[in-house]
Amino acid sequence: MAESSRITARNRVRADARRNRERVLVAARVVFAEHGIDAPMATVARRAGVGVATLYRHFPTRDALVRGAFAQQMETCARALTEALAAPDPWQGFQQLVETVCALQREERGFPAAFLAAFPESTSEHAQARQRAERDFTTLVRRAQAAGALRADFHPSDLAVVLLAHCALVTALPDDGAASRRLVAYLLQSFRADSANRPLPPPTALTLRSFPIATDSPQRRRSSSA
Amino acid sequence: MAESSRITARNRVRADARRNRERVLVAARVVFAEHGIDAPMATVARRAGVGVATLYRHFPTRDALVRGAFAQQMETCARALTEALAAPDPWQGFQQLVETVCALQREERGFPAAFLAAFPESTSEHAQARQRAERDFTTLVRRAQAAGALRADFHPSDLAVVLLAHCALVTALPDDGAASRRLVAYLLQSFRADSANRPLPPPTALTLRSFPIATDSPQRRRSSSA
DNA sequence: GTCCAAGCGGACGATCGCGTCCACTTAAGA
DNA sequence: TCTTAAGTGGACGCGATCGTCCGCTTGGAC
Repeated sequence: MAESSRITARNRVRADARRNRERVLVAARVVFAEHGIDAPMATVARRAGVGVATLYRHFPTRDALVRGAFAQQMETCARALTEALAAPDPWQGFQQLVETVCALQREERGFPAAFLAAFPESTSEHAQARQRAERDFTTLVRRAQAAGALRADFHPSDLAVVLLAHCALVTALPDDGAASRRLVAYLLQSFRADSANRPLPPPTALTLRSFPIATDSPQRRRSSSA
Repeated sequence: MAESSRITARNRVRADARRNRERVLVAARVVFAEHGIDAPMATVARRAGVGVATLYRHFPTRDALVRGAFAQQMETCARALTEALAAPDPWQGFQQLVETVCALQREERGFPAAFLAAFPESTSEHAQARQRAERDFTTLVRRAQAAGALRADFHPSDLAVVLLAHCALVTALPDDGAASRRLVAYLLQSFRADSANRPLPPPTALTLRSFPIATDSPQRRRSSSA
């Protein structure tokens, strides 16, 4: 208590510094959404209305910036997992989890790449969080399988497959999310033990031609060349 | 006849030029496989043992190089579609087609991105080929649905969804293809009208952590930083 | 109001990829 | 063998991005 309210020598952070840090985070989300996480650092700085040095002081590496920008989304993912575990019906929990994470990837452009980028990190703190997430998800899977709702041969690693594939889809397409919803629905259906035919969301208007990809790799926005 | 065997003024192509062109194509496939299609042109040139100028003369743009390097694979795709149409069982044809294209994407690293990159192109020649491919695939889908094997709500555009998602998967993972096979199997299963539970290929050993992705976008190889 | 260190911004040198230009080499017809 | 134009290679200029350095500004304690 005293610790958090007292202004100590260590605790002094100038108001403008804190404000700038926040501005940078907001700008980063916007810029990453528009140009992908490879966008020049200078662009983020300009957008935030600060100098490059300021940006680099707060976030020494691009990685730190990405992590900072999407910390909130990562938090949401973690919460979704907790809620899924707490759900009375494990299949409901499972389905909800996949859909929540995918929806997040879909809505916050730039997040998908960041989401994936966050995982190889081996900070002891992060490693711990990741291990816990993996353990929890495995528990969820086992429960859903025990309930006879999730197919027995589903493997926890399949989540990685799904998320990676889905990530690419939403990053590559400046879409309303139709493709994403379509893919998720297909996959969730084949994950069900009974694999009943449930209605799918409407098909996308996509043609192969409609990909906004030229020479660039699919992960890149091409807003600059448009 | 005479036209093809006769050496005309227009036809003269020096032997070394032809040889270099071929070397460049081979080098391009190797380099693109290793570093992605964003790899520096100079790297391709060095690998081919030719100068940059030579490379640029044969392929004025990166796009032309990519197209040239993977022309054979595109050809294979086209043939697969033709064969699928000719198959007695339309579902067999459909399945075969998806698996062939995905296998191709899986085996020839760098091809997936190239494959997608090839489509937005609007050369009249290419546009025609593409239109035909779309028409043929739609026919195949209708037949498979009429046979009661493919679910009625499958839409031809779903192919684009599948290929894009799959493309990202194989590009991002320096994998033995387990993830790719897994995804394809899941999807094909949910494409079946009956959605019977058939055995899946074995699960991958993947963890979220195992993605070879740092700050880079998932499409990038990171061999340089390894 | 005064002071000073935390904070700031932008200039700068370094690095990298691109695509062109030009002087040299060589295949191949006569 | 001679000729010549197609073919070649690498140096070069350009532009983008990176990350640092340094002199100026300003919050906030006293």
